[in-house]
Amino acid sequence: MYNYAMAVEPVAALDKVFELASRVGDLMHAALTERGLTPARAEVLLVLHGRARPMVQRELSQALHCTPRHVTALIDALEGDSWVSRRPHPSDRRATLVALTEAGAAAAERLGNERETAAATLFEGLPAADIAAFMSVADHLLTHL
Amino acid sequence: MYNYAMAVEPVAALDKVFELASRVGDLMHAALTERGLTPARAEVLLVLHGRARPMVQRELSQALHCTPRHVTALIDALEGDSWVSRRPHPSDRRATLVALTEAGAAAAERLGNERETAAATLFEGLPAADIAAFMSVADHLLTHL
DNA sequence: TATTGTTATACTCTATAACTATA
DNA sequence: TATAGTTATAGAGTATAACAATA
Repeated sequence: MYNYAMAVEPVAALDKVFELASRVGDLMHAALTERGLTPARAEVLLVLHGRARPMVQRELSQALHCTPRHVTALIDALEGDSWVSRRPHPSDRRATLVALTEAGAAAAERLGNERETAAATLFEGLPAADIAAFMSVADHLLTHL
Repeated sequence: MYNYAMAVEPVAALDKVFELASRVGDLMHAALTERGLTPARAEVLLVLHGRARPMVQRELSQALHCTPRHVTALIDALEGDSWVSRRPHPSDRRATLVALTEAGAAAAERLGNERETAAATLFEGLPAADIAAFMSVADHLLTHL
């Protein structure tokens, strides 16, 4: 018996990716707002936490794919809320070192943990083969962009 | 033989969704910029084209999930570039009817076509079963949000 | 001469609140 | 009294350009 529903519309599949990203993004945005963070600022905390060392703003602009100007604004805001601190670079007097405060490191740690448990919950109950196929399709799309 | 790589990290899978959405979004953004459009403004054109009739701004704000204030700004910009036109509602003098101009309708038509061919190209060569699994996982995630 | 971070400026997305005209 | 759209205001992301201090 033929299954006429088998042919998948590529546009619909791509739309699903956007809807997924949008809905998950909205949830994360809401969770971050509760803590006085924004997605871009949270990303700074996560990058700093991942590197596990102070970073020069120039490094941050490269890691975040944003302009030095934007880094200035992000660090201004994060410093104002005591998530990070600035201090002069010891050998290069043009540069500024940005480090997580204790509060910032704790927040980054929590954010990472919550992201993991949320993702695990979401994928719970799905057949491993389907998840593998999902990843394989995603990889195919990413490499063909 | 055991395959130690079989267990998929849910966080990695979710990250792929974001990377995918971000990369595709960047491409679309660049394509729109060339035509003097932004994603939000292009969405207005597509919605108007989909409904195939003039819409009141209030309708647009609901269809776009944005505030009436934002609709005013979007239509101001689109009208300034002659993609859409405003005219008074015939029976409700509070309301404004927004219609695509010929240029706007043509642009919406092109955007839709290009989206379809791009999506088809992207998914080309993938096993139908994998695409089906991809959709199934995406649906599972969307319903469990 | 090149690089780091800043000030200056601008555009877009987005939201809330107050207001006007109309229903 | 409620609704449609506007003005006013604001915060956030993003970008370019010019500039000062330093390398």
